[in-house]
Amino acid sequence: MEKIIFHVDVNSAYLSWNAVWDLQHGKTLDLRTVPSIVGGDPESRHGIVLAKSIPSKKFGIKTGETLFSALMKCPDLKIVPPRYSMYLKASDAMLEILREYSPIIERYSIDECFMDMGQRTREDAWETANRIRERIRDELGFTVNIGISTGKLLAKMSSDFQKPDRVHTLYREEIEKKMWPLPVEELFMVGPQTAKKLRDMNIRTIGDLARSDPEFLHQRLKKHGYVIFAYARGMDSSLVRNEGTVGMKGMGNSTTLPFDFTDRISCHNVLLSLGETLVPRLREARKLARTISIHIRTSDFATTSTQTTLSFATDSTSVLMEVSCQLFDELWNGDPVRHLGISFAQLEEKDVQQLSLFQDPRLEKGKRLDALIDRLRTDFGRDAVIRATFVNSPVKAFSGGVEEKDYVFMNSYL
DNA sequence: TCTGGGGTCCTAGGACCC
DNA sequence: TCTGGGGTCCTAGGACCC
Repeated sequence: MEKIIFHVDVNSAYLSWNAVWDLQHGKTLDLRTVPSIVGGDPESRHGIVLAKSIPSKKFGIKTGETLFSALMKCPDLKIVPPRYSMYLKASDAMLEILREYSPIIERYSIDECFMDMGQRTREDAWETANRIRERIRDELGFTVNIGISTGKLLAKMSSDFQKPDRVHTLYREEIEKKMWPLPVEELFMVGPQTAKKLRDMNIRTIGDLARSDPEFLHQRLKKHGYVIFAYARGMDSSLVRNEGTVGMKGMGNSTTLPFDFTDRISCHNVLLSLGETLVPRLREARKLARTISIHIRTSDFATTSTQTTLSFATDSTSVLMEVSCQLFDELWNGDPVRHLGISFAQLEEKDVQQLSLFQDPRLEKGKRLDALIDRLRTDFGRDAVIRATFVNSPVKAFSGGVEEKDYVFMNSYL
């Protein structure tokens, strides 16, 4: 018996969920069986590949590339738009099944979970993983890969082996045979930049990395060098963090504009519309923000940011938006703006708010207004109250975040 | 190659304190 | 006023993850 960890990974998550939803709603084509992708809207410059089917992989289509480029590789490519709120339902349904097998589950992302399966035999782990895999496939209609090991890193690495609808193991003694031959960029935490630096050091496989000198890596890559060296040797002692134990450190909202904006007021309006999505999220999480930062990407794709830390933490829309617009004015040099973002950090719990000598007196009044608007929007829909500035404006009143408008309630089996 | 959006953590330099 | 070291906080940018 030993400690067993599972990593559950939905195969081509967004694409599979779109496919299942379509099948359950009368369509006959299964997107998973043809070259297809989930992609953004090129008209509004959100046109990249978010997820791809396995058949589309044969055309060399990659996540993150432009729809234009994907269509060049495969003119018959079927493109469907994302449905974020439906994905959340599908993810919740999967979690409900997983909870029957372990009380300690870490939701790593919308389509990945770690499960602490406690002490058990390898035979039991194998059978349990296969049972979970089959249940998800049969009850929910989509497939998962499950990776089994004694720690999170190895479990995650093994769920990435052959897909779809598979269970793999990666125990310590299997590392050399199953993981070391892989190209180094397949290791968790080795992205394109690090892979390039490693290649320059003649490190091409995970095995090369595992056999290299950690002090040399540290010299070139700082702390990151030690981290990936340890990962290459399968060393990782992180625990499965149960839900609710992970505090949110920051939250943000950003959007690419449909065309480059060149005037200050339109940019302010975009910031306000981002805030109309972001600040209610902050309040819903019962958090207050102390640090506010704004990000500008210009038409030459250069990104700059600036931030400020207030002497008090707040969830007031008017305070946060006023500061955001001020920061924009300080940062913007007049270049055409392609993308705008706001984010909040240094979040504090609302319930333990400390009174500050420097608290803004406008706060009290604004608080009641914010609460009222939140309630109107809950009761009568998001568009019940919008800022006057957005009436007859080309800028949307809300931007970023989860798109709710085309959500259709899903039936109980997904 | 005409490149989304939401997060986390690390680094490096500077301010400021003792 | 200069020298020095350690600690903490803040800011801007960059790497990674999904």
